[in-house]
Amino acid sequence: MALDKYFEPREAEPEIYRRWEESGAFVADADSEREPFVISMPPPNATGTLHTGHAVMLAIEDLMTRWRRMQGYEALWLPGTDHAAIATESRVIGDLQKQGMPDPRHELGREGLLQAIREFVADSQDTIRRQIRAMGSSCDWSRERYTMDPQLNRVVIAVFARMFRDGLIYRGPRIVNWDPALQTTVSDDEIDSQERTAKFYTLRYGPFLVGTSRPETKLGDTAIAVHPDDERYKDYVGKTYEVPWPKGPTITVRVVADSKVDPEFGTGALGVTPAHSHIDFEMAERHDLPLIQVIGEDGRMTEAVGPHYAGMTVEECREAFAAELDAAGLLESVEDYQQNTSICYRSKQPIEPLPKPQWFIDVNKPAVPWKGQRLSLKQVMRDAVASGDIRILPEHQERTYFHWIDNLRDWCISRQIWWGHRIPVWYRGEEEMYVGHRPPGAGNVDEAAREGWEQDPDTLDTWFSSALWTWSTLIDPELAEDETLDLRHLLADSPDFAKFHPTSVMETGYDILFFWVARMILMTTYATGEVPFRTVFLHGLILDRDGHKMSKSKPETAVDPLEVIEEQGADVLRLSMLLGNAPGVDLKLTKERMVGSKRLINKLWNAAKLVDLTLDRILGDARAEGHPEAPADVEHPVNRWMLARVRELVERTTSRLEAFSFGDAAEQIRQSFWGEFCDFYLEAVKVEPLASARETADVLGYAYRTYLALFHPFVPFVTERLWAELFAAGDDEMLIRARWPEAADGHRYPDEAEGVAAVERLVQAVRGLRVEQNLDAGAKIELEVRPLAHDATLRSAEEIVGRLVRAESVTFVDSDPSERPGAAVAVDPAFQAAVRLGSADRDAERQRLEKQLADAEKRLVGLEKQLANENFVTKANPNAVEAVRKNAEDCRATIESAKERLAVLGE
RNA sequence: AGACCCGUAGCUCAGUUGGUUAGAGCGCUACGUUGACAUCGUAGAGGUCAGCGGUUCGAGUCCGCUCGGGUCUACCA
Repeated sequence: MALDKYFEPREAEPEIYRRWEESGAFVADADSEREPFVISMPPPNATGTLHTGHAVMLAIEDLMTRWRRMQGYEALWLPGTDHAAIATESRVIGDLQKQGMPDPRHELGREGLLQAIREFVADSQDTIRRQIRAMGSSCDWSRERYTMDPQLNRVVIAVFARMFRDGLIYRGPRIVNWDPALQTTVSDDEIDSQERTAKFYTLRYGPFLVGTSRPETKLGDTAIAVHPDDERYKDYVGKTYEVPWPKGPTITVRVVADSKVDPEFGTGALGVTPAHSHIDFEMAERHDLPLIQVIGEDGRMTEAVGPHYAGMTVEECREAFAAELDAAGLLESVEDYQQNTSICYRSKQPIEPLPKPQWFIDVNKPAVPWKGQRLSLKQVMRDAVASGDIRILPEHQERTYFHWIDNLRDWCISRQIWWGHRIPVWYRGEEEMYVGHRPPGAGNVDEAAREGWEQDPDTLDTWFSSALWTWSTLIDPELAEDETLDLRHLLADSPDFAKFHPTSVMETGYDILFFWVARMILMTTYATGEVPFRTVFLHGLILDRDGHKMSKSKPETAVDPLEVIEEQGADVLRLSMLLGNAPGVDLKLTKERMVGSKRLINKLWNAAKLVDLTLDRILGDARAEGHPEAPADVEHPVNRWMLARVRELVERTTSRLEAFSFGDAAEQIRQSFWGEFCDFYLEAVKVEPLASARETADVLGYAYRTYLALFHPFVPFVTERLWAELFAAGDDEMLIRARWPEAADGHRYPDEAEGVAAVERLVQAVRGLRVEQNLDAGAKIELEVRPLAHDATLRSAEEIVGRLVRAESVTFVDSDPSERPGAAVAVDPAFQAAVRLGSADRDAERQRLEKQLADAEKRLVGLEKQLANENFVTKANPNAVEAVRKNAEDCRATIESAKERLAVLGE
């Protein structure tokens, strides 16, 4: 059969994917005896389209999954999507507004808006699914999950209820990060800080001078805080003052001593506003201070500030109050200063800290049974990584993880939006509260409403449900319909959970280590008693050529993965993201990078054509279909060498993959394939005696087949296609199901490996001579070789050397060919080689020799110095010393030979 | 402010527990189409490993400091 001139990914890839999927190769078997290898795909948001972050995630996870599947693991890669509460709701609301509906929440109502969101999600899920397929992802679509699937909802509520019973979930007034624009709380992690210039006001405040950038909050102060050691204020601590604010309320403040106060900053005295500052709230708890809310959810001042200021926006009030203070002579100074303001990472609007009743997860309560103790969630999270149960790569991220845990506060899990898992709590009046899967009483909504029950309007933080992802996806959907089963039984009776949890690797970007990875550890250890995964592999960010994170706001530098797939194929995109990939290392994805990948794929294709022709030529009609097995033993040194190289490559590649060094693994295969297989072996098999040896067909077929298998997890499409073309595999013998190569026992051949290395050096040396002597590239040369080692191997490669250096003749001699004056000579520990120079350019040869001599002498000086150093000889590793000795010897030989040569030339 | 990462060839990056002459791809230069491949081949140029100091027989590699770049966290009334 003849291969096409080029591989056409656009036509080939979808067809290949279809064959994989229809063959059932992606589907994992929970009943199998094989050891499982499991990856839960980080669920893309059900809103958008595939970006480079998804692409690198898919490339790496598919690589691991294919490789482990080929190794014989029961590989499960479970795909899915996330409902992405805030992102999705604000996207749909935005779309509706653009279509002319100014306030969709009001116009559609809760159920109407949810319906609109559901329709939008269904649509974009299809898009995401198509795009995941286009990447070549070998994930198990039969197990696809969505965070809002019924059995996942069921689990979310079950976990909430259990945590509530265990006292790990509580409701309390807390300062939350309120976004007045989105009318919702946002978590600490959803806040960005933005530097801006603000005014810093210093006010007369009772007997003190107090600095603030937010005078309007002073209307709600309940204390003044100073540092306990601050001599200036020592006498004031404990006293209470009445402070009448102009046109505002008279506030009562107590002076408290708190070590959180920096005596160096401002005046060293600060007004404490417990209702509108996290740090002040904590102080208020320590000193038991009252809390006055002066800013409302709408971002306007409340009634508490009196009729003059009430109803103003925060900014208006700041101006107005400052003006009144100034008029009353209470404003000491106003200066500009740089301030970091918290803004919501989604709405980009300022965050307003407010007190609100919210649901929290208590991370400090020792209520979790873990390894025979009762620990807090925080302690369990720490132990899971510190004990080595979970390994984080790159390792240094473990330190970041611990640092984060140490600073972790209770996790606010309620959100004032509609899209998401609604908090499963019902209230009746102020007193009664009910937590459960169904409404209280008869279990239906209307009935409960008639009895006066009202469900909490809030929904759960998206990360609450995604924190369960590694195992909520493994719950049997039919079991989940049985509401009499508790969480323990749901887990125990789900075959997928038994077989596939804990998962093997969690692969994701380091930017969501805290958002997601840490919370999976928290939730999973609590709910299942198991860790969610054994290894966390954090990939780097994909950067544009300027080293910035790619973003849609800069389309000129961004690479659109879908465009690359369309134009060049998924293999090119994948390889570009995998070559050079290392844990946690950011990757610049550029056009140049993709050129390199494209060329490698092209080389793979072209080599296949030659392999195909050669196999036909040697075997003719005897060429059998199927996959060439490893030949037991072969005779020719070059064939032995090839088998030895393949053997070593298999070992290197496998160990690199086991170490998660994906880029390194790809590089190993590339170097061996291009440098050893293509540039040397494929040239060697063009000449006799290899060209017609039966054993060459065995080695060639086996070697190429091995390269295809090693490359397959990186570039699955083109390798699958070539596998079919060369080895005529049926659907049940596709490469995706082939065995991962193993290092064959017999293929060691150390002598031939060294001998052929000498052949390669000989070829390179002679090629160098050609260039240095300015020999016409077309000229045929006469080469004389005197082997000093590996005699048989060098002689066996006579024809090969002749072809590779374009020699008219290659003659093996017994005497030193360097004694002939009319020749250029190369020396090596294994050989001396001379090229007859018809009309020799002796000056060039002399120059070359002198340079060689100088280099060798310089090097010898260094080596001898090292050997003369007694400390080195006695203390250093004996192997290192021996290596230096050997090296010095070679140097001396080179020097001697060059000197002799120069003498001959001088005659 | 604190923590962490990075600084190696023109560009993008490797460099495994310290050990001979620091590597690869792209780019560049010269030459070359001999039936897989010009999306190719051969050869070559190009690096005081950011700087300073230390440990060591020996440092790109370990330690300290300085400079430069980045990320995260906390934020200061």
